[in-house]
Amino acid sequence: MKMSPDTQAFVMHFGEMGSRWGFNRTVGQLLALIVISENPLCADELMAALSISRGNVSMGLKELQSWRLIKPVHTPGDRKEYYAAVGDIWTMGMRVLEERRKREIDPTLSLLRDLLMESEANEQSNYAQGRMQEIHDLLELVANWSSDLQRLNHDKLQTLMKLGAGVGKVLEFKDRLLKKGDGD
Amino acid sequence: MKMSPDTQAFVMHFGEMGSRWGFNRTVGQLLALIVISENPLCADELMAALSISRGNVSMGLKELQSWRLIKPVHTPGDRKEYYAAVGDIWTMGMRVLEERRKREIDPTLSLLRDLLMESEANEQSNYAQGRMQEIHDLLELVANWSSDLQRLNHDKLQTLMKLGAGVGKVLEFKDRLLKKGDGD
DNA sequence: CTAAACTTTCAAAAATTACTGAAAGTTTAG
DNA sequence: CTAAACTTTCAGTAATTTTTGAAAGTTTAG
Repeated sequence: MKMSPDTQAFVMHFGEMGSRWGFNRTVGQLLALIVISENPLCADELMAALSISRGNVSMGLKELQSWRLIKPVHTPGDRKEYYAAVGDIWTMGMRVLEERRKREIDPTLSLLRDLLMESEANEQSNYAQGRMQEIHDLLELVANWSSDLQRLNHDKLQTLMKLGAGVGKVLEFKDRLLKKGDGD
Repeated sequence: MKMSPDTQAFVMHFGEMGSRWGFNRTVGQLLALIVISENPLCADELMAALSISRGNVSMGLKELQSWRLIKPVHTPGDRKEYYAAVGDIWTMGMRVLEERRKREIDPTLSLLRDLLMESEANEQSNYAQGRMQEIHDLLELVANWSSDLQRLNHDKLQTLMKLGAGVGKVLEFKDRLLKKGDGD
């Protein structure tokens, strides 16, 4: 499989960015190549295109499946497994958001909950405690908010995002109406 | 400086999470310790508390300053530099969001813009191009949205986040009113 | 200015993470 | 069932990242 210069640039860039996005170079390249390809790709093709070993392809594909970004596609009459992106770009973005929440926020939230729980029993209140509480509350807010957004349908979320800071206006609106006692 | 068991646990956890958050173990630990401390800390104290070398402290502090998460605090009559968190937790969260956007989204956005620009000239339109365009559009939307949110004041943003999926309702509201020709 | 007190730099070493490739495992056609 | 076709695992090796510590640099008190 020959990559066009643009595809090549795209794949290499994803490799370089990989580590910033929470995976390694190979995983980034695999993802780029699978996302950009119209047809599902098998291990042999990925191996050749990226000049990496069979084992590395296997591990990378496993990792991408754990992120729920690719899926195996079985073609009858062919023993090979082929892999394709799990859906459109929007869906993949949502999956990345969700997985990163699980990996980057949830563990810390869990630790802070534990630390704050036991210290509450101890009745000792100091500066550090207060800070931990603040961090806990912010992370909880962010985690819940991102779950909430994930439940919103694509169109609505897109509208919301396009609205940008304009959402401030809409909120004032809501407040004004609520004050008039018109809660819904 | 002796750390309480809770502080110890907190600092160690930030060390472990560090790499998932875009920096390394030492930087995570330094951040945790500085954030949790009521008073600014100097290199000697950090060195002793974390059992790391002077050079490592220096590099870690530089990194945290590049993230705009800590600031040097100069005490008259003392040659040492002391370091403190740059503000409250909310402010720090915003800074992390902003820096991560710069490091994780902007470079890809820039590459995609270039690739799409030149390919537009070439007039060749294929599947890969379309995908790149989709990724570009999503990243642009996210980048602009996060800039927008950053400009919102704390209270408003907090209200918005607490509203969570309920924001959907508010949007419908807006739509209904706009349809009636009541644009503001 | 000088020298003490402190910080930064950076080459070398240590630690960690990623990759290879051969062996083991799995699946399916016949 | 057997064997071919394919995938996964994992111990060893390679590559990368992090850390150290000594030398160079900077700042300020006197």
